[in-house]
This record gives sequence, C-alpha cells and structure tokens, in this order.
Amino acid sequence: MAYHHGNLRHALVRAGLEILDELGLDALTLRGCASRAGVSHAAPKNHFANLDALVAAIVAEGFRRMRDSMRQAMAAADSGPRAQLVAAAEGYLAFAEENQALFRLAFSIRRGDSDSQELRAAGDESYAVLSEVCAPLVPRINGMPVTRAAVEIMVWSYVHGYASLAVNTRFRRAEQAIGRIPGIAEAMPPFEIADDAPPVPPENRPDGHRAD
Amino acid sequence: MAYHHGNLRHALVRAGLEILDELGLDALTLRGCASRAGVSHAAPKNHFANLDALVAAIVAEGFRRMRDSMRQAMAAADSGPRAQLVAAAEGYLAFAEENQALFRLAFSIRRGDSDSQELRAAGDESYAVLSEVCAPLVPRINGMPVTRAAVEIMVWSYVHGYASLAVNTRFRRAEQAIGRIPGIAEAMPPFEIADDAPPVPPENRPDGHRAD
DNA sequence: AATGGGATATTTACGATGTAAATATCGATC
DNA sequence: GATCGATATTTACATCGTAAATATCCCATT
Repeated sequence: MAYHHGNLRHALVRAGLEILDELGLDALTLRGCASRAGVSHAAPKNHFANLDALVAAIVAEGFRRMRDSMRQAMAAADSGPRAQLVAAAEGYLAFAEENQALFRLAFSIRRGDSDSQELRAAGDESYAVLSEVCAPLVPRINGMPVTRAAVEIMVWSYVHGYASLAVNTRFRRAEQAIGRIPGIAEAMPPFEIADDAPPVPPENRPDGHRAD
Repeated sequence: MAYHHGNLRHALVRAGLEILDELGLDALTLRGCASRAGVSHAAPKNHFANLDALVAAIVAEGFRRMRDSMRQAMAAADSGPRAQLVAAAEGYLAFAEENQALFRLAFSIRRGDSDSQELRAAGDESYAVLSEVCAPLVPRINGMPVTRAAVEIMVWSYVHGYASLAVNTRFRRAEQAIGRIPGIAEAMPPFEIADDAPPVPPENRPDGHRAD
C-alpha cells in the first residue's frame, strides 16, 4: 500500500487550506491535517518542526493568494492610478472575504525573527502590490509634505482595517447603529493622486502559482 | 478554609486579563484562569457555560477599557474637532499597544447572534466614542456627498487597521522596505472637518470602571 | 436552633491535541 | 542483495475543554 507519500509537505499545506475553508480556524490542527493527508498524526514531524511551522507555510500560501487576488482585480480594472488603487483594495478585500479563516490566521500569527524565509518572502510580495499602487499618490497630507512611507501606511491601514472589520463581522453590528455599510471603494479616503502619474504598468501579472 | 470565593465570576475575568497581560494569548486557558483564581478547574462551570463565555466577558472588559483609553486621550487633548479625532485614534492605538493580547483577542473572536448582552453593550460603548469624534466631519469624499456612515467607516477602518498592523508587528517588516513608519496621527488621511463644527462636548468622561 | 435545599466548588473521568521517543518501512546507492 | 538515510508509524505523556457525580457552603424556612 502507498506507504510513501510523494510530497507530504505539500499535501499537508493543502489539507490545512481545505480545513480552513471547510471547517474554519478552530478546526485547523496538526492531527487533522495529517489525517486529511492520509498519514499518521506524527508524520508531519519530518517536514514541519511543529504546528507553528506548518501554519507558517499555510499562511505563506495565503499571502501569495492575496497577492494574486489583488493583481487579478487590477488586471480587470482601468489602468488609471485611481482605478488601480481601488482595484488593489477590492482584491485585498475579496481575498479576505473569500478566505476568511485563512485571512484571520494570516494576521493573527505573531511574526518575528524566527519567521521562515518563505513566509517573509510571501508577505513581502503581497506588500509590494500595495506599494506599487501607492506610487502615483502625492506624498502630501492636508497640504503637508510627508514621506512616501506615510502614504503607504495610510492606504494599507485603511484597506486592512476595512477588510479586518468586514471579516470579523464588526460591521454587522455597526450596521444597526449607522445604517448601511458603504463599500471599500465608497469609503476610501481621498488619497491625492499626482496629475502626471503614468498608468501603472502591468509588469507582474498574477502568475497563477497555487499550492494545489 | 475559604471554600466559598465571594465573586468568582469577577475573579476569573480578572485572572484572564492578568494572564493575557503576563503570558500572552496562547496561555489563556480555562484551567489557567481557574488556577489563578484559586479554584479547581471545573469551578468556572457555575459562572460560565464554557471557555467562549469567559472569553466574551474578558473581551467585554477589554472594550470598556478601550473606550476609557480613547476618552482619556480626548480629555487630555485640545477640544477642537481635529484634535479630538486624533486623540481618539491615539487612545485606540494606545490601548492596542498596551494590551496587545487583549486587543488581538477582542478582534479575533467571532461575534454573532449568540453574543452576550454585556459584550454587545461594551462594543457599542466603544464604537460610540469613534462615532462621536466623527460627528464634526464633513460627509463628503473627493467632493462627493456621502453618508455619515461612510465617514465613520472610513475613520474606523483607518484607525483599526493602523492599530492592527502595529500590534501584529506587520509594520516592523514593512519598516525595512519603506523606512520609518509614521505615527497614527501623521499618517491619518485628510478627513474633512466642517468649519463651523462646535467643540466636542466632554459629555461622557472616562468613568474609571474597571474589573479589578 | 434545626434543617432542607439551592448555589457553589471538587473530584473523577473522557476524548482531543501537540509533542517526543522508539520503532518500522521505504527507496536509493554501493 | 546489503546498507543507510529519509520517511512514516506506534506508543506514550502532559495539557486542554467539557461533563457527570459528589461534596460543601450558606441562607431561608420552619
């Protein structure tokens, strides 16, 4: 019988993603992933030192999918700076809403110096998209010149905050108090866009890389 | 010996808050809270149906403290609309940074219809502060009239996003890419403030209500 | 003052989980 | 075909959430 698995590491990540999608965050366990991958509960030890390591690999795939989601939305939108910015935000939100457990997991793990190379790279790739659509923004707030970093943080905070609150169903309660919740584009702060900003070049299309 | 505890329910919430502060989110367990409160691991059953119920009570206290943190910052700031808005944001962030585990817990629990009355009320009280400082804002984005809800969502998303990213140490990595991370006030989007907006009345001062 | 009963806490137990150690099996290389 | 590292299994253990049975406390009623 198939004792050897071929690529258990990959299979475990895939199993974890499936579990997150089908059963939610609480159901993500080492034993559950092993079981779904068709191996004993101790088999993962050969590929991941512990649960955190497996989670890191799962989250890394999550960041890659988030990046893809943003790029996909951007590719389907107008090439103007504002449209690209909005599209990236909508891609970010779409990923969060379509992968709620994974999104929550990605932003609930404590990242530190012990992060795997894979996780760091995936996070950076995702951030790079946001950075890209922020490039045409005027580095100025309320008439005051600010750093480019300030603009990126401004945008990132808004987009991430909206997505987080949406996924955490905080909006659902707020809806009773303030009425209908506006969409992410509708409520997007008035980020200033340079008049001479060139269209964002579609240099990096979603490459469709997937874990499955 | 003191078999009876007096107010175990209160003691358990307090123990949970201490554990979050001292040992972090992963260390928050039912048995741990019971142990710290000086009772057997099954004693909480009389006050909380399960761990989720205890967590809900802990998070409710968290929301009250977040509200207090915002009001405290507001009380120490100028009474102008912009200053009050910034102060609320800084109070929000300060709470998140000084109570990282609690903040993460508060926004990681899935809220639904089964929420306790206490949790709902505490969340609403916290949101009310944000709503209050948003009152002087012009309901207009990019020259387009929007609902008041849109403005509140805009502000809330930014503030919550900034606090979340700061607490989740996402900024630490971004710092390498974009340099120094600007403060929450520095990077706050240019929310429009009505010229004739009256100072925010300090109608509700922090009442100092605490669980301990 | 005695006592009954509800509230509260303990003890014991069970299944699930993460992790570790010892053992078994596979597959490639000599 | 024997050997050995990689890979998987088995067994074991501490901790966790939860449940049921039991014990203890305290107050109200008599």
